[in-house]
Amino acid sequence: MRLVTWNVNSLNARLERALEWFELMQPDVVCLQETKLAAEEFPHAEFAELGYESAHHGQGQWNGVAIVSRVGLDDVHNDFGDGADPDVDARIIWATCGGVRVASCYVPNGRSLDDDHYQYKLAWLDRLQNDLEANLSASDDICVVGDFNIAPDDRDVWDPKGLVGVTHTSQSERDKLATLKAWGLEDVFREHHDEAGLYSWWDYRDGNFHKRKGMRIDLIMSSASVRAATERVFVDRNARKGKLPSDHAPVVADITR
DNA sequence: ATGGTCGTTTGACGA
Repeated sequence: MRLVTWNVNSLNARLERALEWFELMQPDVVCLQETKLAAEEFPHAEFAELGYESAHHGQGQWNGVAIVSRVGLDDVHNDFGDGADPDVDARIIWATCGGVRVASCYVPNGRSLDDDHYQYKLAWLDRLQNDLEANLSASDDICVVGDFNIAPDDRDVWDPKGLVGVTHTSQSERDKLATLKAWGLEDVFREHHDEAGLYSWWDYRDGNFHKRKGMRIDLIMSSASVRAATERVFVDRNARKGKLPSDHAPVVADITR
């Protein structure tokens, strides 16, 4: 199974490139973030023409997450399952694909450490953690993937000395990833690559992509059984090149499932 | 040099 997470930064703006990428890379499960589409606007038919089912939790001009699969798409669930008030945004969708319980997540950005949105980000991650603990076992086949808006450690940012006390690198955010890890979900990319400077997002401004100024914030958090079955993980930088790219590149995992 | 670019949109705001 080839499983992918990709923040497309508007599926409307990216549909042609996304479909071309599907045909080229032949993924089995693709978790999309920032569709920026209302529920009824999702291009299910275009993906169906390529042989994929799709499920979308849409909002409108912001956010929006989806799972596109050609290995089954069962037990779809939008949002959190804790019975509390729905999230104010469309940021998480679950489905079972090829026997793996998959979540596509768009974790809040946080904006700045003194912004209310940062507290929302931390609370959102707590809610994800509670959902896992309530509804799943770490011994299950699980992939919680998406744009986490957190760089796990200093290898994952272009300027670790400059990017201190800001969102994406703060200790409180990294602690949430540590809690996920303690429960049983780990960043599978780091089981296959040790080096610094491998990123998944680059700001559009000032040619940052070409200057190799980015961050690795798109993560595949896998349970132990899936990690053991993962043969390779890579960032497809080619998808960040050329005309009208997303500011994120897809992260791809090949799993013997 | 305190901006720079895209996306949503048609005036800003979010990332």
